[in-house]
Amino acid sequence: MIDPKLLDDESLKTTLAKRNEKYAKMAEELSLINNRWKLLKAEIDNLRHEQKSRSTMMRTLKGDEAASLRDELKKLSDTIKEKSSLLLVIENEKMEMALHIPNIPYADTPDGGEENNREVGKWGSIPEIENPLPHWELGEHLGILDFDRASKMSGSRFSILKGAGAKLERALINFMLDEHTSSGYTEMSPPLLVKRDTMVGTGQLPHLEEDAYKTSGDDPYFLIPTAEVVLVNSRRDEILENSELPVKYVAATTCFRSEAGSYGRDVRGLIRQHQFWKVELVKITAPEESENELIELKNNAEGILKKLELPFRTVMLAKGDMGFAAARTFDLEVWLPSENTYREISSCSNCTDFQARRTKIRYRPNTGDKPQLCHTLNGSGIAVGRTLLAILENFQTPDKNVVIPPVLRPYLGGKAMITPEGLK
RNA sequence: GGAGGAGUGGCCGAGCGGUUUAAGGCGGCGGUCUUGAAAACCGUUGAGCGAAAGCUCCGGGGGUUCGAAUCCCUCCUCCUCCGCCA
Repeated sequence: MIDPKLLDDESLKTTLAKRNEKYAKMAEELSLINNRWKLLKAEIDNLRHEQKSRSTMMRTLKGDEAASLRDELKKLSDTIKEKSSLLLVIENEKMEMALHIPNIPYADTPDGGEENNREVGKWGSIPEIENPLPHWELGEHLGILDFDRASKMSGSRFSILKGAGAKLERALINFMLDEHTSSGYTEMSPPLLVKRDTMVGTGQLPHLEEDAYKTSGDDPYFLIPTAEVVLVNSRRDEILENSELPVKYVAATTCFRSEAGSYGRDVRGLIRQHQFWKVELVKITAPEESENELIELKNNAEGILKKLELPFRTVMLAKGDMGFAAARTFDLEVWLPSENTYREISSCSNCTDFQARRTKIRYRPNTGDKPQLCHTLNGSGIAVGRTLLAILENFQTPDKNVVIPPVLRPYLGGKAMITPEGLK
């Protein structure tokens, strides 16, 4: 949620328009609604004041006097009720509008859409592989990936990892968690099913309703699309001690996404699944620290790719390509030989106070100070399924085996190679 | 799934229709005393909206009433017992 106090700021509207024209209009409307709300609120406050001060007199009055005052106060009370219900309508309208406006991007993020994303870093050398196999062919050849049997049970966009494939996934999760906990992140194992307000808190709802899975019934559970949802919301409605900042969490969880609107895209292989493992990093920081913390978080994510010896590049997203809650985002894109291009494997964002305002996560800069909103950051550290497929493709050998990156070998009983016969 | 009990400020806890403008304690902060500290004593001590006056907030929502922390309905959360269960 954006700061309602900034609603009349022209530069805010200009920046929002760079995401999409419609958001500037929404901000304009919200500002009008907000002013209507303030006026009515003040009016009701005054009426209530009158009601309070006069109703204390009721205690001492008797007989006719009491009866006539009661009649008067009854009218006052009815007026207040009437106006309050109108205020409630406006308030809901205001909330509904506010929840649909995205965060304000930092001014130094590139203008435009995806095509204007700015490359800010590049690492590793692209492997020279003759006729690289796509990971699904390689995986099926090695007997570690099975899409057919998965779709028999669950339909498209599901997979079974088998034997060395399943072990490799587990090794990756453990490796990433070990790396991040040694960088000072606290490991968490959170719920994967959450209530609606939790999804609203981090900004997945209401605008991405159709991409979320939920259980049936009047009070459904939502399946988390990312651990960011739970890691951030876990501190909802809290006032943190300054000494506790920055809060740094890491969790490996399954993530669930319906991928509505991406029909026909990445239908083959592990790239876009309805269910996937992701190691997620979340930070809660003081406002003035968030930009530096974002760089560090991005470096933590990059560290995983470097240790795994996977070539990648880093891009700063343009305003039109950023997620709803983000004010700045770095995407890490790993090299995929079969596609001869870089593909997203991590997205690291500074959400500034956008999620903190929705979730009321605050801190006290010094003892006695007023609480202030924190900044929240999140980033994949990193997507496990995509890492697995990147390893298969980048480390494939001419005889269709896969070399295991050295850093993972301790997690795989010291084995160095995946072959059709298993780990060797 | 069945039967009970409970949710009040940072924490504990009183209040059960109108001096609650939420007692009291603990903790925190400031002070007196002290070489310093402890103890003792005194003072102070939440959040949101608003330019201010003021208004709102006793788990959430709704209702009764001139007036609700207090009465009623409903939902949520936690606890205890029984049943079932990885």
